[in-house]
Amino acid sequence: MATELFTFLARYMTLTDEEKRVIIDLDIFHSFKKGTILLHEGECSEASYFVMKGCIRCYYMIDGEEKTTAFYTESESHSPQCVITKEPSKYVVSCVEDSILTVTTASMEQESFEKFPRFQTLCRLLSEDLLVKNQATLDDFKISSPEARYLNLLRSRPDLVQRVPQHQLASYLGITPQSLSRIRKRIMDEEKSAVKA
Amino acid sequence: MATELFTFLARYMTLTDEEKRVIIDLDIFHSFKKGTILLHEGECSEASYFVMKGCIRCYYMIDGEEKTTAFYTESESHSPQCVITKEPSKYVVSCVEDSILTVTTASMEQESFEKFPRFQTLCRLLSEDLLVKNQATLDDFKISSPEARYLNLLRSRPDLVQRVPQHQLASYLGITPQSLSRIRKRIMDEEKSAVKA
DNA sequence: TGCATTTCTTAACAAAAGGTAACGTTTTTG
DNA sequence: CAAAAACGTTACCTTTTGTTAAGAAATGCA
Repeated sequence: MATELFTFLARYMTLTDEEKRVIIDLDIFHSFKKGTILLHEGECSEASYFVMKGCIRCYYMIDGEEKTTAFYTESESHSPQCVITKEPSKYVVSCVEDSILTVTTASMEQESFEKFPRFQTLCRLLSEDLLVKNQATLDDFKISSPEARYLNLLRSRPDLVQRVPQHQLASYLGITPQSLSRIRKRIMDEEKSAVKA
Repeated sequence: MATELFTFLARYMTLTDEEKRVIIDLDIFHSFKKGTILLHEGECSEASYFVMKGCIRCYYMIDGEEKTTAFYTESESHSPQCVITKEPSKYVVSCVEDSILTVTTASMEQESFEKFPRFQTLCRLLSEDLLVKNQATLDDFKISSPEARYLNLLRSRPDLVQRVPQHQLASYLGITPQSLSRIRKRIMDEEKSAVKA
């Protein structure tokens, strides 16, 4: 069951069987139905998530509209802002699909650091990696047009374009659903002309 | 001399005099002239930076144009992508002003972790914090218009708008210098009307 | 100081994105 | 199963941004 998690962690360090056992014994694997809200706006939860299977989404409610800013799918993890800052969450986290997630808290982390100091190294490496990825995404956002960002997403996360509603993808790309629809049409038309020529 | 650094680190943990001494003995404080390039495109440096005084900038060279994506000023730090990924850097890091920086390498970090395990906790906390800040910046980018982003920057980093060339600020905001110029004019005009009314 | 470069602004036009609304389709759900 | 809600696309018009170009202002350097 925990294969996805241990394969992921192996990117950073090889865990002993004992260490794996400690993780499994934490009883952190949980199933959630599509639409389940994991974190409400204003809530100050302690839970962080790792996606074993499924997809979770972060969105802000702005003037009654959902503004989606992040998706996490298989082998991706997310520590909500409020877990780090201890302030009420500005955004909502919900399940886009039926999902199996690991749910961990800061205190569980702390305990595991004391039992196995290497876990802290693991967390540091993971955190540094996520920061670099996030920075690269932000950079890309600044230097690319909406169309370029969509094309880039098609290359880098083709599954996402399939499994997620278009209007959620749109705000994830920083545009309106109508704009995304136009961009898709534009690309299709250009492909058609390209094939002809 | 190291006051700025220790004030910053105190946000995360109180260091003992001995620990501070270890840091000072690393001899990590260096001065750089305005325009100095700290990291070239394609280079695979090991150095991370903390700004004691001055300002450094990250930019990509795209079609012969500089696309600025980040500024770091007093008490901000930056680990270039290449330090984490060990791959050639896709961007340049240079000094916008004469600057005093701390320059540290992964191996220096490693050594300090061994002498003082608490340093690793410090780095983990710092990294988690940076990730949350970066995520918030990215979210804000997705849900805000260029004008809203500029107004937001005026509030959150008013110094930056003063000390940095407009055309560098523009790409930092994800727009062209001409667009930024128009936005500034628009805001000025609106302020004038507001005062009249 | 004076010349060259860089920087900032403005203008005019083209391209793209936002807002509003309508319409057909799909998905939920009672 | 049928009504309701949600979703994706298209159209029209407005607003904003990109592009190209030019000129004024500031800056750097010899």
